[in-house]
Amino acid sequence: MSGNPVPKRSDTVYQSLRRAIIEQALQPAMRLPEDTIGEQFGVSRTIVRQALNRLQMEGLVETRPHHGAYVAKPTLEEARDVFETRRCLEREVVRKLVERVSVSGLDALDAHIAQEDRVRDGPRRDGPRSIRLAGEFHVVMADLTGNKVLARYVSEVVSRCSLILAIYSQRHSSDCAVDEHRRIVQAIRDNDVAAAMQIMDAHLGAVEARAALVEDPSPDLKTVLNRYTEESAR
Amino acid sequence: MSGNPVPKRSDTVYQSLRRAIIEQALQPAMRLPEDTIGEQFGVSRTIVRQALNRLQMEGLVETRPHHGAYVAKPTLEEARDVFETRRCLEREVVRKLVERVSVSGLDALDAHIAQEDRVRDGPRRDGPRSIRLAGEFHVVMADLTGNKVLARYVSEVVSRCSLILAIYSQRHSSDCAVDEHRRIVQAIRDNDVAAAMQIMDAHLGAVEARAALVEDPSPDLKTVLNRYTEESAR
DNA sequence: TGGGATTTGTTCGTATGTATT
DNA sequence: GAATACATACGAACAAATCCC
Repeated sequence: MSGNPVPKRSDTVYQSLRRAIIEQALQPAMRLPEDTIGEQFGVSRTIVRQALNRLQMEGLVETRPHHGAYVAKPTLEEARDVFETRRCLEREVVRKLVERVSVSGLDALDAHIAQEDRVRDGPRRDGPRSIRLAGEFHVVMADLTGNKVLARYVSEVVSRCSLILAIYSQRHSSDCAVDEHRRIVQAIRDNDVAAAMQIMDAHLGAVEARAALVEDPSPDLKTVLNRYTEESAR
Repeated sequence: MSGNPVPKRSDTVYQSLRRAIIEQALQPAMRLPEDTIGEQFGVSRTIVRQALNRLQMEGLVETRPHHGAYVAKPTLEEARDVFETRRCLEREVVRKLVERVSVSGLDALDAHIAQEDRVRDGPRRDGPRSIRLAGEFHVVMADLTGNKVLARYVSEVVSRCSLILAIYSQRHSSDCAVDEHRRIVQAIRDNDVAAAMQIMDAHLGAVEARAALVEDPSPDLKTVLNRYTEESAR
């Protein structure tokens, strides 16, 4: 009856796959056969399918009937939708935090930024870990609002943004991001709603701009062919 | 390869259950055994479970390990979170629509409102159909933005709001709601962002107020006991 | 064009855990 | 308090569909 005594077998698979996708270990459009994954994790296909279904609803994987699951490969349009929705949600997060964040909440944010700094100054500054931490900062902020629904949505769009950046951006260059995180926290600490929202918007705009600069790098041969098959099928 | 030639077996079950919950045919906290549902729909438990999993992620169904699925019964706190997030999302919807809605889009909204009128003036003015239509108006608006992510989130919170109203409000009294819908569309047609957002906020505020008036009607015996068992487990 | 290999979709039987008598 | 009833959790096998050769 307590919180979660049994983490559920599928949760482990889910989280592992999620991290692997976000950290770009599993690249977009890569196939995810149930057998292979199940064999790797030592679980049955039933478990794997549960994890894949969850990831599909989050937009991190896509499936085609009788074709199985792939790592999602968002189009530029989908990417724009995700970023737009993310800005909308995070504005609300900032607004709420300025209103009612606790001291311990601000401490948690500081601690997270410190961690980002440590990783940034470490051996691999733009490594997978750095990518994940940059996203998690926003998730921590959303959690601090106390609004579970809002936090879940933010977590989702942040994940998808990581995937999008994995496709459309060569380097993450998270250096400036950490500093922007710091400035956001400062504005919240100063109870300055306008500044906090403005910085957050600029921050997300910068992230989106990084993505928009580069057109789809991997040639869309497969996608193009698919489009043609679809048209001939009509 | 075309859009969706095979609607998938679980989709049928999913949509039926979803409608049944939203229209309050299946009441909150009601048990949803896989066997019974599968027998009713003539499908196996596997299919039912897929549908239930989807509903769970949408917040319409809750499950406890080895205990199965229930119709969700949101607490007042969860209800507040849902409403707050909904206001945030729908402000964005209105903002986008004023910016770039098409004529045919406005026509679609008018048509929907006309349908709401017909049902309202029909035999059962506050019936299940009226409840569903009131929610679907907002989903249609979100779809018209063209932002798929935003539309999915709006659809989700609207569903959950219907469930919340089913618990915390005796009568839906959707009369005023239809008129407010009309005023929102008018403001969008006039390209008046401020007015549209203000009306939308007031509209959602009114809906929320209807819910907040009534404390949980069904005695919380079960919930209370659960809380105590949880505390003793700590 | 057709056959085989591979992968998913589904069913059903067994085991496990919970709640009740 | 123990045993029983019941529903889910999981897994193995079968069936269907797709793609490649």
